[in-house]
Amino acid sequence: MSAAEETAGGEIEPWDEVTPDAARRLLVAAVEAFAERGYHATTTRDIAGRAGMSPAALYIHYKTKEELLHRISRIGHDRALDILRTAAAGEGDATRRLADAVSSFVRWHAGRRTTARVVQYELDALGPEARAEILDLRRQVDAEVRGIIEEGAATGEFDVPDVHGTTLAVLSLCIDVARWFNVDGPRTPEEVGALYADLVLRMVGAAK
Amino acid sequence: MSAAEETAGGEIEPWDEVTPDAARRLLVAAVEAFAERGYHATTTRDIAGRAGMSPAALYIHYKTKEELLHRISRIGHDRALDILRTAAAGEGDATRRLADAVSSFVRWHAGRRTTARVVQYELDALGPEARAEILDLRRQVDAEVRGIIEEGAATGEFDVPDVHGTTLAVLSLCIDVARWFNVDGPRTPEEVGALYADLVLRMVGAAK
DNA sequence: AGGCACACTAAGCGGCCGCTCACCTTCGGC
DNA sequence: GCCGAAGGTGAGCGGCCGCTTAGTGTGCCT
Repeated sequence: MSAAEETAGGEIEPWDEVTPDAARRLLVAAVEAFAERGYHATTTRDIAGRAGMSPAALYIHYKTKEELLHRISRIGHDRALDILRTAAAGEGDATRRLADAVSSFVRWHAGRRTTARVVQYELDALGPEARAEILDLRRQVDAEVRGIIEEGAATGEFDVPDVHGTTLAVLSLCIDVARWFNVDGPRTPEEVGALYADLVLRMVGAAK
Repeated sequence: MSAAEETAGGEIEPWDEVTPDAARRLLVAAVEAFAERGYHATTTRDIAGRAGMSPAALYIHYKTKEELLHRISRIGHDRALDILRTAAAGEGDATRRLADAVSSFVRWHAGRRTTARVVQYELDALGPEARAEILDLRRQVDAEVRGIIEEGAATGEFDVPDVHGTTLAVLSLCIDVARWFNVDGPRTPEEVGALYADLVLRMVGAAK
């Protein structure tokens, strides 16, 4: 298994852009620890221990604990943005592309809940510069979804009185999946994605 | 102002069930600190300092820092449940009562964002017994919303293929308001409440 | 074989953490 | 006027925190 890691939650995490191997192991360990206990409650000794290394080893690959969070957050936001861009640039009308965007975005938040939780809920733990960088990515995420909704409203496919507010609500709905989704629960990521795509189409007044 | 406190965020917080006065001041300080920085990143010295007291004063009124969080979480959940029960037991058909429930629940999460943030996002910091107690309250919250949706589906007012999933989504949408709502932003809690009530009625397929 | 860059560890430093304790004030009841 | 209860403080304890440093093992280049 060279390009993927099986984590405790049973998710497949492709962190292959992180090298060398020890740096990736530390980063995967940090994702799990941050997701379980939160950034501030996680100690560098815990991260190193999960990666099977001594506490000092962390500082060979990362300057600080915050840099670890920054790298995780950056990679996660890049991935989330990539998912939305792929759906937004796909084939079909606005209805089809909005449904694709929501279902794939939700599948990521549910299937990779561990990563998504860190990415979406630990933003405040970053310093000012890192936070500003991530907030810029979030604005791009917002713009992708808003673009599809605006287009559907323009063509008459959708009935949306408040484009900005509806965009906010759609993203909020998807992101919050990372908070409540339970891997051992009754629903698969695919089922939640399909349900949410249907609910969002209702929200924008798309014809069934 | 004996029954309400004006906090830094400009919100009115009625913590009058907490006595004596010093205990209430400490609790309000803890709510602000937990909301801003998170439970684990908040120190007891910070809480006491905000309340204008020495660090040791906290332990006259609360056994531990966790007891403070427990009290906040309990009071907040009681209030949230009260809001939903009032709306669910109100007059009108299911459409009217669901709109009331969503708009008042959202107004609380937006207008009392500081409290709601702590209540909704710091659950994991509680110990097993306290968490179990809070989870029981959350099940009651879920039951109230599900009850309205089930009734609307039974009378034919709503078109809801998946009652449990839709309930989950409606609550998720409302709760996440506490994460993104900005007091200095362009929308008032009332506006968000009205927007969300409309979006939720669309989600359940209620006639306009 | 020698040298040296690299990855890693054991030990520990300074500092802040949650929390405690000995002591001090204020105040109502008799 | 005395007392005990209640509410407060300053100092500090034991411990864990993020992070550093000195030293060790390993493998590649010459």
